[in-house]
Amino acid sequence: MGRSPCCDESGLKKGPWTQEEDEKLLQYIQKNGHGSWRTLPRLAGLNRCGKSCRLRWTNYLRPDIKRGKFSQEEEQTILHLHSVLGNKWSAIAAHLPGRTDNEIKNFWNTHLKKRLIQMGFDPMTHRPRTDFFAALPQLIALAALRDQLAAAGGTPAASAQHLHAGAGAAGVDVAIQAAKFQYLQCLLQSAAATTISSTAGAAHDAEAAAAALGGGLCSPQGTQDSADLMPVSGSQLPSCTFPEAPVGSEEEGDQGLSYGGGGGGADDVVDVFAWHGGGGSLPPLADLSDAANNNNMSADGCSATASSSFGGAATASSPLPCWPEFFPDDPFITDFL
DNA sequence: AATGAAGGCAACCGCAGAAGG
DNA sequence: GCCTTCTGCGGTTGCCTTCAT
Repeated sequence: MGRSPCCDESGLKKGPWTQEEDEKLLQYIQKNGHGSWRTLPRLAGLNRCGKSCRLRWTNYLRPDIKRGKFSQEEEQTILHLHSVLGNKWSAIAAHLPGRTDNEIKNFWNTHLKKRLIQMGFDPMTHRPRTDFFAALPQLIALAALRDQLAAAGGTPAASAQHLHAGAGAAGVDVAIQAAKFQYLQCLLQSAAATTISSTAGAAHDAEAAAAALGGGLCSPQGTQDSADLMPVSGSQLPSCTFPEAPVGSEEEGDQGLSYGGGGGGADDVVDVFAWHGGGGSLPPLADLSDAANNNNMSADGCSATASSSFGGAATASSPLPCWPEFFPDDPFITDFL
């Protein structure tokens, strides 16, 4: 136990590595292997502590390190593994050949974590944030929306009936609008319910959860490690994923989230998330229009089934958490908001 | 063009577990 | 079983670059 004293020694250089130091370390390790990190600096002629050398080697000089932006698959893998393992960066890195735990950690903190927060998810639990103030903007927007629609068309049912009065192609459009309206009603109700729901799941034990998991983790399509990923049962952790957009791409900021990822086409309104086993009460927004056209929607408009692009994994019984902010570019949402 | 803010990343710090004496 | 040393990990910091004003 106890801290290594190596870094307490005075006179050892700190800070950024020079090219000369890199070459010394690289040459020594290539010739002799790192052996004992503690003795390595002296043997290699470096005025650094062993810890610093190890870090430099593992995070930068190692020949198998992959540089550059994270791919879509890597991003998805990180998300999924983080939902299971939590901040076990080394464990996550083990599933991403060529990536270091430090790199993944930085990527998480600077990109994925922020995006999850922006989307209303708790980055630690991967669940929709349940604190009231986090959900307040959604509640306000939805409440305003409800009032606006109520003022314009009376009750949702009346609005729907009124809208259904049309005939032919126009009637179909109206039916879709009615279905959408009902869906938003459902959103509002769910939002209110969510804010007062328990936060008991917020502090789950990642290791215990991982051990207990037995179902199918929503893994990225084609990810070579997907078979190794810890599975998530339907009753355990939900995990969310981002749409298939280039990570850190220039378009990212402008386009925000894209929809119908995985080649789902324009009709796949939400392939944005694969929500496995969450306890939410909302249906996915996906295929709402189809559902309306096919009369598959239940009376409350919240029973439509989902279509997911995640390896074809059925999510019919896996309600998605749907918030308007998840779909900023969706015409359906922008039409209303 | 200058300046401040924000983002991104490399590196450090300190804790905890494993290993060995 | 206890103590010391070593290694690995996760959190945090600080510097550099980019962007916005």
